[in-house]
Amino acid sequence: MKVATWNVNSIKVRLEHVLAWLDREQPDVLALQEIKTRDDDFPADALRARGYASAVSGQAGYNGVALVSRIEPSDVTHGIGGYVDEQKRVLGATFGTLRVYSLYVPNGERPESDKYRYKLGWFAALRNLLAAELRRHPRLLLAGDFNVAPEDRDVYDPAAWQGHVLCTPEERAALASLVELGLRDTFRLFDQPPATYSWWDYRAGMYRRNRGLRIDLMLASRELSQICTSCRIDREPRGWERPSDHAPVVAEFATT
DNA sequence: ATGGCCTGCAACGCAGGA
Repeated sequence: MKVATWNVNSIKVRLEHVLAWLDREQPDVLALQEIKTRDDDFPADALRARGYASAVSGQAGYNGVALVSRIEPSDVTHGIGGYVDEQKRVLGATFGTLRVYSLYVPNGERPESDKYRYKLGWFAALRNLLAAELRRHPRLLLAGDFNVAPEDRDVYDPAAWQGHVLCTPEERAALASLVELGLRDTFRLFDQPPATYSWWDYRAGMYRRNRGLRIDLMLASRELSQICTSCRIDREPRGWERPSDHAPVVAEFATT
């Protein structure tokens, strides 16, 4: 089973990239973030023509997550249980024995901002949801844009980023609180090349100079991590014409 | 270089991203 996650920064603009990438990689499930469209405008028909079903939690203009899959999703859930949030950032679905979430963690803007407080509160609510989900689903996968670089080695210039949003100790602790539930960062289950990132700013030739951050993650429950056979970041689509600023992350699991 | 870009929405600049 091959599962991927990709923050596409508008599905409307990136549809051709997504279709080309699906044709080439043939994942069983692809979690999308920042689709930036309402449910009705999501290109479900174009994906269906490629053999993919869609579950969508959309919003006009901002945010929005989806799960596209070769098999039909079941038990689709929107949002974080009792946590009231107008922003569409969480979508869960079950594929056989696998429970998958597409997550778009808030950016946080600046550590002094209301958006930063929202980010930390959102993480706390997510943790509560996941504690319950892990009891129900031994094979749980969180696929998404976490908007946190877990460690300094996930940042091209840790000194420059110290204390900035995506790298603050509080954000890293919030991410660690998820990991402490019994989740593993699948990327780090394997030897990886140094300076591997998943996001590069559009400005200043950051991609060309490989000045990026690794903020797109796939976190797997203990049982699922034990059957994870690979995890990699496909940086190539970031070099395509008019790209998303994020690259897809792909993981494979020894299960059907 | 302290800089640099992109998207949607609604209009011709803004909010938001990371």
